Amino acid sequence: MSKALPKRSENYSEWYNEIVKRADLAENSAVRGCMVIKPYGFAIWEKMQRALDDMFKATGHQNAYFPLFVPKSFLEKEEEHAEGFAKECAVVTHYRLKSDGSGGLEVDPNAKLEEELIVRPTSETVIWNAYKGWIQSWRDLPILVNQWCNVVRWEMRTRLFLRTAEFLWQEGHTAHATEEEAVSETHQMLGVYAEFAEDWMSMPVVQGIKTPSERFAGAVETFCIEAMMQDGKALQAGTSHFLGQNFARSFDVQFVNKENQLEYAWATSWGLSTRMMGALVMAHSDDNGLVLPPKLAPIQVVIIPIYRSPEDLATISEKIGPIIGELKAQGIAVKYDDSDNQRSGWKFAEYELRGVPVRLGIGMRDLENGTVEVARRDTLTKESRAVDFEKPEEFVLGIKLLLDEIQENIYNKALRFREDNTFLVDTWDEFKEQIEKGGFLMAHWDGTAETEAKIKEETKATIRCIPLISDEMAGKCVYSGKDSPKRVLFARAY
RNA sequence: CGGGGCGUAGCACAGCCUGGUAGUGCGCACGGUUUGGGACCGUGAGGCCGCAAGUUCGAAUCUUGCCGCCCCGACCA
Repeated sequence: MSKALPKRSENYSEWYNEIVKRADLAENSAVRGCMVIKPYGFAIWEKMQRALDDMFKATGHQNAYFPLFVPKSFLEKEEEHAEGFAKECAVVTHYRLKSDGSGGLEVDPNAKLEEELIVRPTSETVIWNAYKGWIQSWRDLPILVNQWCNVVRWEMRTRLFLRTAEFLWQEGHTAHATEEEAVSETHQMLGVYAEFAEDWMSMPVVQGIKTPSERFAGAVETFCIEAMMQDGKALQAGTSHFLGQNFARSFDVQFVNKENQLEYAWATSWGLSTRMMGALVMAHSDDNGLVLPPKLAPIQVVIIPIYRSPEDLATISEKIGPIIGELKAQGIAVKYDDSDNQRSGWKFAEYELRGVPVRLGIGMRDLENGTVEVARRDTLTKESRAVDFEKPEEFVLGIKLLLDEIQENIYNKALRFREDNTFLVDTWDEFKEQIEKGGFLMAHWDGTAETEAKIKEETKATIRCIPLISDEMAGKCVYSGKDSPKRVLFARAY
């Protein structure tokens, strides 16, 4: 195995694949299109889950679990929804195998299911089928439920984390008595996603509305957060849908309102997936490997002893005991790597590859001088810091502040990158030229699906969203020259 | 589903054209010298050469079929 990663600037997609594998996040499995998430990668996902789950709970949601299998008849009920997902469904047709007589197994033709089961690509239908039994009165509302699970979408072409046939996610499904409340829920959860992306992943996002062509199948309105990757492409990082009464109608979920009239319930759904792992890699990492925001790093501080003899190691291990204790007391995830099968230089490179935000190097010289070498992953700089090995509180406080600083620094770096690569574009020639260079293009659009499709056909750029926050004035469509109320965000996307 | 590439040790690959003892590097095990940015020396273990059929005295190598994976496109989060 070669030591150096492919260069980000030379082959971005190979660079991405190599980081995912070499940083031990995930690998391709024997099953086509499905990945194995390795312990280190899963530890990051668990941190994401924890952060999001806490935010869901804080906004009044509860977790539940619904079946993996969706009867075909359920999926059929909402027409647009059915049409949207039909092309990518895995279908269970039998419930038994039998011996084929030569040591193998074959599907038992006598065990055909009366009704095929779809492996869920999303759970609106099963959940709304269940909600029918939960909702009678306005007093039963709202229902604010989330589930953490896997889903299957049979993709033609897959990439680790970014697009896999099976992936992990959370899907929130809420039911409300009024349209206003459901709309407000949709916005609230979009806000939660944006906050998660920015505060935890240090990844700035644009919040916006999807155009009808990019809308979730069955939704009235789809909201999204879009992030810019380091190659200038956009990545949809989370979606929140206002479903109107579409699913309530399809599954006949009516309730009695305060005026004693029957009314269909209002719905939302929102999801965020392991795709975020891919976003995390592509937002911050460099040619030395992964760069993790401290808040999501499974190991926030790694301590590497530098020694010659076992006696030196024993001395160092004893001396740094209080530092490790104080780091843990401050809630910092610390790893002391005293393994003797690799040398310190190897460990430096390895923890850099894995994106550990802060590395402490301690050798005999440090013990004499009362110092520790502090290296930060985001800037690849290092400095010698004074420490009282007996009373390390002050030193550890400094490390804690450093972690905060790194969290903020990589956010600012990503934000600056996005700003430097976001362009106001007013002519079609400019558009065509700039899209080749990458980045976000803010341009006027006449609001028609025809223009949107033409632009996609000619440039592969899609409207990522109509940004919610915008002080743009009206103008003329960059393609058709017709009137446009405001600029929309164009980009090539993952 | 089209176009390209690849299946040989845990990993990365050579060998195949021109059939004849299965190799190299990394990793692994043991021993020694080392240790402030991916150490070195020695010894050793590890292979149904993707699967199947065929040609041949003999197949990793030639022929046919199958399977799988990766990359690039169309579809999608």
